[in-house]
Amino acid sequence: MGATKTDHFTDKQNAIATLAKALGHPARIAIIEYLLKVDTCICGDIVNELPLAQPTVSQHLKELKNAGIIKGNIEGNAICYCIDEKVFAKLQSYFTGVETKIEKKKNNCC
Amino acid sequence: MGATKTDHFTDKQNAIATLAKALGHPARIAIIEYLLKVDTCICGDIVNELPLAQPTVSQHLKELKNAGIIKGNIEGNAICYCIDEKVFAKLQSYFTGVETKIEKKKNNCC
DNA sequence: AATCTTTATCGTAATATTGCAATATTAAAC
DNA sequence: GTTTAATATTGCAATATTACGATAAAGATT
Repeated sequence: MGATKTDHFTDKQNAIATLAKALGHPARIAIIEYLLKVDTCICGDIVNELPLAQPTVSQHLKELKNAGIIKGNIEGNAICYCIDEKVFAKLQSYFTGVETKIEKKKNNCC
Repeated sequence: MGATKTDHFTDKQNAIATLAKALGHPARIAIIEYLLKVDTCICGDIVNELPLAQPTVSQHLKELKNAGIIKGNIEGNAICYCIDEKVFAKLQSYFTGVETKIEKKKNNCC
């Protein structure tokens, strides 16, 4: 096969997995970190920053956009990409929740 | 091609991407959540909990183990899997850092 | 309007992932 | 030692991802 069986899992599980998957590539992590670094959310500079060809970067940007992690505004003939805050808040709260549960558990086996 | 160009990115970027990628599947999120839910970190019940065949679950467990997210102790003829706390602490601190940077930025464009 | 700039899309090759049946492995139980 | 139970591994088919050259699309510039 090769297709993920998303319908057997909860919406929340699928949502977190989708976000994690979108961040599961170093180029996409690099894009996020670049967007965090620059003050103005400039666009096509991303292509110059990354060691990848323009169509490849465009594809990674599309995936981040599909996952809702970034959004793009058309600005003349350029495009201004920036991070969608809500999504990272969601991720942070998810992982904080995991941490809390781990701490409560007092791992007494492994 | 099809192979990720990991050598062009920083170790930290690759490390986060690897963790995110390992969590980028609903079955693996479900495994983590199951391990958080049960008190004793029991093992083969995971197969019964998931809507996937035993070899498939075994493969997902292997990927989580390779990424360092879970670890397994042999316990007789069964195996006790449990979460590696350090990794989630790393993820949480990464996303908290991202959040902090986002808040400092005062998005004035998109 | 012709051209330049910027970004997206198409087409395609290489590789990776997902999923499972069949089989192997390993240790307990008898 | 043979059977049983729990996991892992192998082999394979279907699909997805990664990467890039070529090309298209859309607004800016001349």
